[in-house]
Amino acid sequence: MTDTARPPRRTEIRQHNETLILQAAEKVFAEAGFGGATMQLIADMAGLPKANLHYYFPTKEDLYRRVVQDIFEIWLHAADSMDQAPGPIEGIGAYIQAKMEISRRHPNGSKVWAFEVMHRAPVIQDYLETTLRAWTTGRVRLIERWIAEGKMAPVDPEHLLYMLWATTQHYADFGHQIETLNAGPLSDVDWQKATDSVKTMILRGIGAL
Amino acid sequence: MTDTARPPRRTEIRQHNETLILQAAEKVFAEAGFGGATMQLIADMAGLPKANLHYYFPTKEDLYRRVVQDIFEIWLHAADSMDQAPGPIEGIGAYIQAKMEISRRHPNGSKVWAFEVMHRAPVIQDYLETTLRAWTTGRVRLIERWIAEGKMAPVDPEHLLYMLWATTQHYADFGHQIETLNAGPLSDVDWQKATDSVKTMILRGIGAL
DNA sequence: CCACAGCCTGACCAACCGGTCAAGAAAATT
DNA sequence: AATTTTCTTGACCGGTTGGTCAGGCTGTGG
Repeated sequence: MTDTARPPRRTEIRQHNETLILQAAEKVFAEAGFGGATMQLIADMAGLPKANLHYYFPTKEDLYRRVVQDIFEIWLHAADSMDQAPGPIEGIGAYIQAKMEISRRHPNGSKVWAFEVMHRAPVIQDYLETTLRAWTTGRVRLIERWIAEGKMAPVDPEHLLYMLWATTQHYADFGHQIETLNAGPLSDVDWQKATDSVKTMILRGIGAL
Repeated sequence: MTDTARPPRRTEIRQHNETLILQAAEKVFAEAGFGGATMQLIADMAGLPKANLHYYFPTKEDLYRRVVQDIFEIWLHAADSMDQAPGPIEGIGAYIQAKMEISRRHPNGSKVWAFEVMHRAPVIQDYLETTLRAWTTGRVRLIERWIAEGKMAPVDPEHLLYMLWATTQHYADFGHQIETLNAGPLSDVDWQKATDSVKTMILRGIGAL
């Protein structure tokens, strides 16, 4: 492209403030849910006047929608590693690794997703029915192929996926409970142990080890 | 005891109305979170005027607290089956069975618990630090004993517990997502398959099968 | 220099929220 | 039957919420 500082300064300001707002919104929505979150609190956390939020995101729902959509994108990319793997040990192992890292780095995103789904997905129902369903169907086929090739035990692919989602996301969604039982935040070593435990138990559970 | 209607007689009316309110509250809190729930909505769902709610439960927080506490009780009793089991196959198998049945029968309770924990447990933090921690320590010891007796592989007991909680509760908390992918509510057979899948994968995962 | 479009914001508003209260109806107790 | 306790409820209140808007600010193109 021929862009040496091409994009107008305007858009930079917009980009910057939108990012600022989205980061604050993710945190507030995660900690209070849609109903409990207030535009004022998000504005304070972003360091902007409330009216400014409504300049970039006309309504609270618009802002919330953007937060959920952004998270959904991250989820989807996490599975790329699973695709071009020779078998379940590498494929599912890498998927667990990726999802555990997301749970650690984007715990708020995971929580907003959980809130949204528990709320019966009023905002992203169409995504569930189209994108997520298509994604799921693809991975079910992949797992069925691995089973047919004798690379793992004949488990129900869908329930395996649910187990993968549940277990990895639990470390984000229920992080507070885990930290309380652990008497403090998880260290690097703790996260490594958690990831290894999950990998070992699940891979052995599907007969791949 | 010598109590023929001795203690502060809890009238039938009170009992009946409290139950009515608690059922409605559980549903509304689960679907909207604490912040999103309104006393008016709970009142409408219970078929009572709002002022009547405040007669039985002075504040919204009091009502919420009761809902969370009631759920906590159900959680705790679910593990009784685990205790007097000879080994992990019976003990953990029975625990999975019990928790899956709770997920099916009390999905809203599970969601309220999830909301509360994601919210950093402002209401039940003390329960986490006392009751839940004590409970967890006890089961960790039990699992360690089974490992020492060679009845299962040397997995990390805490991460096993997290996996059990995550996987079973996922069917309640993310029930909407599962139903969407399943193109409809889970039937008796579906639930049986889910329970069997979870049991098989986890028990094989810990080397008990 | 001007003009214009994008950006910013204090002040404001209607709607709604949790919670109160007084006055009465219904039960229970004597 | 009298009295005390429990239960019921419409009307009301102060505070907060999402959202609006007029007017000021700022950087860019001409």
